[in-house]
Amino acid sequence: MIGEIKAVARRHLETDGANLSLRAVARDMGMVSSALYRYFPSRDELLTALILDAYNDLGGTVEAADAHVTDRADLRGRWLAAARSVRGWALVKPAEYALLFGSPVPGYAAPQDTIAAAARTSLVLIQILADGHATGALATGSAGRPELASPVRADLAAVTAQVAPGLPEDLLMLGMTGWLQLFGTVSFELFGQLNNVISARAQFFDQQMELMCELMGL
Amino acid sequence: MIGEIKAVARRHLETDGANLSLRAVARDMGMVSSALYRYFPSRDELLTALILDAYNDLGGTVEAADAHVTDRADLRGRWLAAARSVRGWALVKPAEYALLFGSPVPGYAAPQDTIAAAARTSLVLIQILADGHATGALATGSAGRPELASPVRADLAAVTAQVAPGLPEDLLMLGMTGWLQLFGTVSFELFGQLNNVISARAQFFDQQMELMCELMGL
DNA sequence: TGTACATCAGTGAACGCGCGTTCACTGATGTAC
DNA sequence: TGTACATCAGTGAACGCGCGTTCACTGATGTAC
Repeated sequence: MIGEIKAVARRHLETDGANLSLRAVARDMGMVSSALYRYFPSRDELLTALILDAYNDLGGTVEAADAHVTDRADLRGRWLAAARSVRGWALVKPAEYALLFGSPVPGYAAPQDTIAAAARTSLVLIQILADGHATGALATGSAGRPELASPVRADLAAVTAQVAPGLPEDLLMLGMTGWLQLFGTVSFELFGQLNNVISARAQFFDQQMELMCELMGL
Repeated sequence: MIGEIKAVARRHLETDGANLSLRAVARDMGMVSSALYRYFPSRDELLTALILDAYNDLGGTVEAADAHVTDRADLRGRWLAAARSVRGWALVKPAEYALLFGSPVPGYAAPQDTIAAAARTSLVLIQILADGHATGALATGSAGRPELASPVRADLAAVTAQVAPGLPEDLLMLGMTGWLQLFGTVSFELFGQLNNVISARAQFFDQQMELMCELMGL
C-alpha cells in the first residue's frame, strides 16, 4: 500500500515536478486525502521516501550496468556502460532525475538518510578508477597538471580513505572531472540546454563520454 | 515601474523558487495583485522577462570577465576568468541560476526569445577556442581521439557556421566538454551534490577548471 | 460454533490558508480650449 | 487664468480553484474466550 502510494506519487512528479500534491495523489487512488496520513506523516516525508527510492533505483541501475561488463579490466567499457546507464535511467525517469539533480525544492531540506543511497552511483565510478590504479593501467598524475591545493587534497583524501584506500587524490580529482561532465551532460540534455544546438542526442552523449575517457586515460 | 516589479520578483525567486506568486510580489510592493496586470499580461510573462534578464545579466558578466583579460592570447587565463565569473554570478544569484539551469518549471515553456540571450555565455567560450585556433595555439585533434559521428559533426558544423566559421568541429566538441564540466560543477555545488564531499568549494572549482584547461590544451 | 471486543483502514467535514485572473470602479494628473 | 475633459495607474470585490493537516467518526476484519 505504501508502495502503491509511492507509485502514484511518482506518476505525479512527471507533471507537477516537486510541487507534489497529496490531495492529487489521494484522488488518483480513489481515497480521501486524509487517508494518506495513515502511511506518511506528511507530504515532505513522502517526498523524502521518493528521493531515497530514486537514489537507490539509479544506484542499482548503474551498479548493474557496470557489473554486466565481463572484462573487468576494460575500464573504458565500464565507464561508458555506467555513464550510459545514468543517461538511460534519466530519460526513462526524467522527473525523478530532476528531483535528485535539479534545483532544490524550496523549503525542503533533504535529510541525512539519503547520503548513503546518493553515494552508490559515485561509488561505481570511483571503483573503476580504483581498479585501474590497482592494476597499474591508470597512470598517476601527468606532468603539467596543477598540483592540488591542500584543502582540496584533504577533501579528496577523506573520500578515498572511506571508499577507496590507496587511490591517489589526483586520480580522484580527474575522475570527478568525468563525473561532473557526465552529469553536466545529462542535466543539460534533460533541462533543455541542448535544444536548438544538438539534435543527435544519444550519439553526442556517447562521443562526449568517449572523449572524456580519452582525456582521463581510461 | 516594470523594473521595480522585476526587482521584487527576483527577491521572491530566492525563497519560492519558480513558484513565483504574483500576489506576493504585489503585496511586497504595497499594491493590490490586479494592479500588476497593467504591466504584465500574466504570471508567465513576468517569469519570461525574469529569465531573459537573467540570461543577459549572466552573459554580460561573462563577456566582461573575458574582456577584462588584457592578454588576449592567454587562452587559459580567459577561460578561467569566464568560468569563475559564471560561478561568481551563480553564487550571488542562486535563484536565477536555478531558473536558467535547474529543472524546468512544470507547465512553463520558455519562448524562443530567450535563445539569443542564452547563447551569449556560450559565445564567449567558443570565441576563446576560435581565437586559439586562429593563432594556431590550439592544436587540432590529437591522435587517439574518436572520430566524430556524422550526425554529431553536422550539429556542431551548424554551430560553427553561425558563430565561428572555420573552427574545426573537433575543437568545438572538446570545448563543449569543458562547457559541460563547467556548468556541471556549478550546478552540483549550488544544488547540493557536493555537500559532505567537498568543503573547499572555491579552490575545488578553480582546480577543476585548471585541470580541464590542461585537458583541453588551453 | 458463537459471541464480545479490539484493531485500524478509510471517511467526511472543517480550518485556514494560498493562488491567477476578471471586471467595473475611483480619483488624481495632465492636456486642450 | 480657468474650466471641461480624457487618460490611466491603481483599487477592491469577486470567481473558482487549489492546498496540507486535524479530528471525530464508521464499519469491516480478525482475534479471544
